[in-house]
Amino acid sequence: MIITFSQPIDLDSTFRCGQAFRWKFVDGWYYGVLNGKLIKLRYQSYENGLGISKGSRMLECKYFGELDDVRIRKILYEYLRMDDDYLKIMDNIAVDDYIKDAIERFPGMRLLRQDPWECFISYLCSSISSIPQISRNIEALSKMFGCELVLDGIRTYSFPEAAYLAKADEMDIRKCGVGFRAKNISAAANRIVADGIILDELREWSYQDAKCFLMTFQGVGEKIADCVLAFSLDKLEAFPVDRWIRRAMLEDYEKKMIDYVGKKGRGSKSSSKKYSTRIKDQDIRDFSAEYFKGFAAYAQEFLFYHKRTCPRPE
DNA sequence: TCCCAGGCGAAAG
DNA sequence: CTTTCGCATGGG
Repeated sequence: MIITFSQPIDLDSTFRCGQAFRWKFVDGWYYGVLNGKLIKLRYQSYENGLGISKGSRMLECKYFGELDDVRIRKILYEYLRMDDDYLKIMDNIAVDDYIKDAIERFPGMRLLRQDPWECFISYLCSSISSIPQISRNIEALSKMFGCELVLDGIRTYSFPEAAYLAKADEMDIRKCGVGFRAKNISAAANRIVADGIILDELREWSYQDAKCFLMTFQGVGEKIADCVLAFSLDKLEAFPVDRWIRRAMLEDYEKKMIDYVGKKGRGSKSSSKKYSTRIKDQDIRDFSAEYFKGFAAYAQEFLFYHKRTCPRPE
């Protein structure tokens, strides 16, 4: 089926920028799992077979199961955040040449509205790991504890519900290559089940309340909480600060951040010493939420992928 | 063999 | 309050 959206969508950057870990590119199609079903996507190809129109707003898609076109479109619409006014958000965050470069490099890159539970576990696996390793971890957990899914000869597995991970042996979770993070995964699954926690309900909470709640889980600090909030819980003011983003912000925004911190008057208590120009992660988060006008999550995605794929230091 | 990777939390200064 | 260190695993 063909689905047409009224807003820009670039599949390559959206699926490869590092926010989601399970999209696989095979023979011109992106395969992924949405709502527990396997789906494949590509740009609408022309009848003459002369190729695929990258940047098109028309997607060709095939979904496993008997859902009608309207329902499938709704699933994609929500996942791709087509309810956001993309161009308005780009206007709001394109406030200087650095981020303008990033935006112009990846036109149509969307923030995704992922499943909070899978997103939560994915980023629980992220601490001092690597993106390929996180992908392998999530794939292994799905293969061991999820359900088999097949579409047009491609086989994968759904991400296991909390109940399945809760009753799993921690040693089996460890066999998925997650290392010391296994006990955090197991503890999170058990608590989610025991307390009947529905992570989707955090969408109705304030950013700060939801963040504090997420950080009560073992292994979840500021950064991982912000990732879950930005990539699955609609908190666009979240600005996950990892080592890449910290480096990027210090390289490109140091002066503005120092001005911001100074104006906020944080460095002036017991200030007999000369002003410490040490920028803290919290300063980066606060600055970005304000500077990018509440759309820091989008800005983070562009700056992160831009920095990761453009190692040229000036 | 050594170093690093989307951090976190406990311990020490 | 800030800095330091261990943590499992796998790839380069």
